[in-house]
Amino acid sequence: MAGLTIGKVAKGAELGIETVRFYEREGLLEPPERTASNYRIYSSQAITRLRFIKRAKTLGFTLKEIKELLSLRHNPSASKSDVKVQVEAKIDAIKQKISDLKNIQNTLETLDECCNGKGPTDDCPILKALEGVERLNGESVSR
Amino acid sequence: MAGLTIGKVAKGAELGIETVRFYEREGLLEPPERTASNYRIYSSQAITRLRFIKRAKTLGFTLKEIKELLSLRHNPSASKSDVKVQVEAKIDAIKQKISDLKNIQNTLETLDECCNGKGPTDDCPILKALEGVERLNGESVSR
DNA sequence: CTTGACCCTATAGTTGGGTGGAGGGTTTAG
DNA sequence: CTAAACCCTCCACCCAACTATAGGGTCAAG
Repeated sequence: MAGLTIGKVAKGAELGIETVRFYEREGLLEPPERTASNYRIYSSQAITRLRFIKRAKTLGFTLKEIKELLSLRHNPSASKSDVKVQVEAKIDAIKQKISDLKNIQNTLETLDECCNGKGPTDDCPILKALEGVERLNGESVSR
Repeated sequence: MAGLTIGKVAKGAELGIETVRFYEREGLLEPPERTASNYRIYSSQAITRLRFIKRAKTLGFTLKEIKELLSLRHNPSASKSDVKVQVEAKIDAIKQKISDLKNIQNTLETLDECCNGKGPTDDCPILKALEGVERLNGESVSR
């Protein structure tokens, strides 16, 4: 039997079998070929795609957004310029995320340098800064 | 009446009033002072904190994780080195997120340069690359 | 001194993203 | 040829994170 069964792809992407079928129902994963006995048969590409989905999820994208990212290709009714607009919007959203993450990272690093391992946390004045993180960045109007 | 009512903080943080009360119940926001008539009264710090929560959520942190981030301060029973360990773990998680986002960004930018606004999407060979994004990075074993 | 815009608690309902089981067929190692 | 380990569909259920509703009190403008 050539190709991968659903159990193999699920294991390869570190997801549950049910989750893989769920993503198929939700349109995130193309319905694969079936064997004569109705088993799903995948190529290794499917694992790639599932891992992408998994990673994008930890980055704060919803399944709907991930679906949009993935469907930037094979949309015959869209022109290249439509895609371009969408891609650029996604890039902007990602840049904003990176910038937000960097701000949090900077604050945590300051915190880390300040607290060099002795005494109770109360002593560290930088800890308070955590709550003021957003003053450091450009508060853009994202969703 | 000095201080902000819940309606003001909610508006200031672009959240619903119910969400603010929900965060209080969940321990993400300190229970504020109350007026004689039992109204919650906040300082502007509360808006700061709520905006931090909101932003962290779009970056893929769960409320539980955000609670941990916020409680890295004022935890009298923890020593500085405990906090240091936690802070460094958070920094690592954030670095991973940034790296993942940059990979996706790079792919999208390649895509964007390739498709310069004419013809159907099928013509663009780079579009296929989207599915192969994770081959570009170091596939670390994150959650 | 009322009326409309607030606020309170308590609790139920919703949405997104899965997870698990029933009931049944298939494949493969021994 | 059979038993373990898969696979299938359908459907009910779960958790996180809200969101709304009922039922009632408060406050300030006119």
